[in-house]
Amino acid sequence: MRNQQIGDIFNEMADIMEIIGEDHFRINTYRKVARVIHDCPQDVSELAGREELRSLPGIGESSAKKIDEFVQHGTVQAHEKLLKKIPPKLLDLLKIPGFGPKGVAAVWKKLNVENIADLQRAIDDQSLEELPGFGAKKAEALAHGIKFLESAQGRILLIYAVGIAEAVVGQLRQRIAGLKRIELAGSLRRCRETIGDIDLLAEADDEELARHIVETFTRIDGVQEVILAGETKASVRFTDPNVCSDVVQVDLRVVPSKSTGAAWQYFTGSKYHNVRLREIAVKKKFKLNEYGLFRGEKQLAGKTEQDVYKKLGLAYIPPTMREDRGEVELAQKNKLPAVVEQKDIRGDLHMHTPASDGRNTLEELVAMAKMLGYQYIAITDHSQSSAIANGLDIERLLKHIKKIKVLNEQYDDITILASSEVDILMDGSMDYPDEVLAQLDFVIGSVHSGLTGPEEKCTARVIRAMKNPYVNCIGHPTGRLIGTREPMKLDMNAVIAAAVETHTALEINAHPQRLDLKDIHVRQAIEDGVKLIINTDAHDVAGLQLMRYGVATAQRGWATSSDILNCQPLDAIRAWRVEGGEL
DNA sequence: GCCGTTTTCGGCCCGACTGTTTTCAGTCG
Repeated sequence: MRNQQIGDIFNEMADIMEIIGEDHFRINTYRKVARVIHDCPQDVSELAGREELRSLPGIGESSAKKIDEFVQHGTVQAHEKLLKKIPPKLLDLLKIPGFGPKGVAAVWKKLNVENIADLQRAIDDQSLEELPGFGAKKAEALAHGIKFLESAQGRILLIYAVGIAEAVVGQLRQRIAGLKRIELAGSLRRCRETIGDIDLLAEADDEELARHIVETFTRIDGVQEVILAGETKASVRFTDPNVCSDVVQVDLRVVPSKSTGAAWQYFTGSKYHNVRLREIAVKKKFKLNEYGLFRGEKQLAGKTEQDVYKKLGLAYIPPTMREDRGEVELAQKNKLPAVVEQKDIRGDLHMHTPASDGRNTLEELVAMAKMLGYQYIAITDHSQSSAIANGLDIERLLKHIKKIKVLNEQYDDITILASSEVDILMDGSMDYPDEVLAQLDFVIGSVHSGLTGPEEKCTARVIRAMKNPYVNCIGHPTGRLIGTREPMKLDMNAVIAAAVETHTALEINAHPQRLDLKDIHVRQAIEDGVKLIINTDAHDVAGLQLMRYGVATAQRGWATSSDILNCQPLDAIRAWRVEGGEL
C-alpha cells in the first residue's frame, strides 16, 4: 500500500509551489489529489494505468499520469524538478506554527535562511526583525514556535481528546453561571481516530457574556499558554494529567444563538466538506459562513444545523460522514445511507474474563451488558498459544464452556455465548483442533503474533483461517495499535473477497487504540457485502462501554445496521452462522 | 489542475486574529 507515500508527494509539490508562488488554484488541486489518494481504500498503485484511477473525483489526466509515473519509476519528474528549486531542508520551516509559505519565501530569498537552524540565527542576530513585514514581536513568536516544534507531540487518540474536552467543558460550566450551551465540534465530533486540536463552540447572546466566556476559558486550570484571544474566539494549549500527559491545543468560539447551528456545522468540518457546502450556497446565490446561510442580508438558516442543510437542498448529514468522501452528492439526491447507531447494537461478541487476561468476573460482565441493554454477549477468552494472555488449554477451555453454559441457564433476559478468541497460528491454522472449535457457540480468529511479515504471507495466513468452517469472525483484522504498532500488511481486496466467499464476518474492534477495521476499510467491506461485527474486546466492565467508538468508526465507513451482525437478533446470527444464509 | 442540469472556458469558500501596518497581508481553521 503506497497511498501514503504517493499522497505525500502531491502535498510536498503543493508546499513547494506555495513557497515559489505558483497559482493557488492549482496548488489546491494538488492538495485535493493528495487527500483523495490518502482516503482511497484501494492501493492506487494497483489502479495505475487503468481508467479507475481517472474516475476518482479530483484526479484528472495530469495527476493520473504522475501516479502512473510513480508506479513505473518510483519517482515523479514534476516533483523532482520542484525539489531542485528549493534547499533540501526549507520545507521544515513550514512546520513552525505561525510561519507560512510567504514568510518562508521571504527569509529564504532575503536572508538566505535554508533551514530551522538558519532561522534561529537570523532571530538571534536580529536580522529577521529588519526584514519588511517582520518585527520584534514576529521574531519572538517564531522563536517560541521553534521551541514548541522541538517539544511538539503528535495527534492524540480520540478517547483522550474526549476526556480533555469534557474536562474543559466541566470547568467552564462550573465557572460561568450564564453559560447555556457548549458543544464539541471539529474532528472530535466527527470521531476521527486521532485528534490534532479540540474545537469547542459556546452560545452567548450578548457581547458581555461572550467576552466573559472567552476570558474565563483562557484562565481555567490546565491552561499552559494562551495562543490567541479575541472578542469571540481564543486558542490555548491545555493539559489535564487525569486524562493524559499530552498538551493539546483547544480552540473556543462563541456565537449568538441565531447562529449556533451554522457555527456548529462550520466548526465541525471537515474543511473540505464545508468547501463543498459553500460552493453549493454560491451556486444558489447564497452565502454560507459561521453566522448562517444568507441571501443578501437576509438570514435563511443558522439556528440549527438541520436548517442549514435543508435550505441548501441537502439531507441532514451525520457528523461522522462529513469528510467530502461523496456524502454531499448523496445528500443532494436524498440517498444517504441510514448509518448504524449505538441504540441499534444488541450485543457484544468479544470480551475477556480472568480465565485468560480479563479483570472482571463473568457475572460482573453480564451485569454491565444487561445495563447496556444487550440481548446477548459472547465470552471470548484467549486460546492456548497466547501464553502471555494466560490463554486456555483445551482442558481449561472445556471446563470454561461448561461454566458459561451453567451461568447462561441462570438468566432469561440475556444469552451468554461460550466462545473463544482463537489465535491464528503462523501457518494460518487455528490454535484449537476443529473438534474443539465445534463445541463453541461462536469463534473469533485473531492474529496476535508475527504481524510484521510480508503481505503475501500475512494475507494467506488470514485467508486460511477464514476458510476454516468454524471461524465466524476475524478479530481486529490488521492488528494495528494507533500510533504504536503498524497494521499487518494485508491485501484488503483479497481479504474482503475471502470474507464474502467463506462467509466470515470482519470485526470493527471498538477499542480506541485499535479501531480495526478502520473507516475506509469498513466502507470497502460493506460495498462488497461483507458482514461486520462491532465488538469492544473488553478486558473489564469499563471496556464494555467503549462500544461508541466502534459505532462511530462504522458510521465513518457508512455502515447501516443491516451490515452489522450484532445489530441483529441472536436467532438471525445463529441462522447466518449455521446456514451461511442472508440476514 | 479540475470540472460542468446556468459553463468545454472561466471560474474555483469564508472570516477571526495578529502584527506591521497608514489600509492590509499572512496565517489558521
